[in-house]
Amino acid sequence: MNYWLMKSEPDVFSIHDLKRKRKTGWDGVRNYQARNYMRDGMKKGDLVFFYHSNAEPSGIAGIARVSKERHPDPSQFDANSEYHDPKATPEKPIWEMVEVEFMEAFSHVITLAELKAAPALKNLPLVQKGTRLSVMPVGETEWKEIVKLAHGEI
DNA sequence: GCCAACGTTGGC
DNA sequence: GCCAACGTTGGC
Repeated sequence: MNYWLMKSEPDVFSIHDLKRKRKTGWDGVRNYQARNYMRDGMKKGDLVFFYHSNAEPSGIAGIARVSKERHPDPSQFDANSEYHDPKATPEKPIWEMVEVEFMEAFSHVITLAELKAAPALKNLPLVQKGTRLSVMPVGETEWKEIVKLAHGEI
């Protein structure tokens, strides 16, 4: 099993929205590297940190789980969607996504400052300079460390 | 709202 | 294939 982190602006869709909705298709990703992680890397059952970006505070807010593997992102075909891609057709889709289901909302957000301050997390892609991906991998070691932080065990 | 750091686009 | 211009992300 692999571990991941996905970013969402909580004003648009937060961990609490996911809790209410139970599951959601992760549509709207329009970056090739992030798409490739969803298309080629993410398998059913993989666990995902739900990261709140552009938030007060920004940080990891909870855990989700991949409930459906790669499939075309329907918003690319929707002329009324802000994510519409005129180059994509149902026969030749460009953008794929996964579906995730709610697992847990942390009692407090693990802030970006906390993540940056933890020596054990220095290899976490999120805290490395210049990483702006909205979907990225998390190592097993880092995953366990962050879960400990979230559950107050550190 | 600012701006640094990237990614994408398009002219050549 | 280069690279300037532009757009986007996202922390602060």
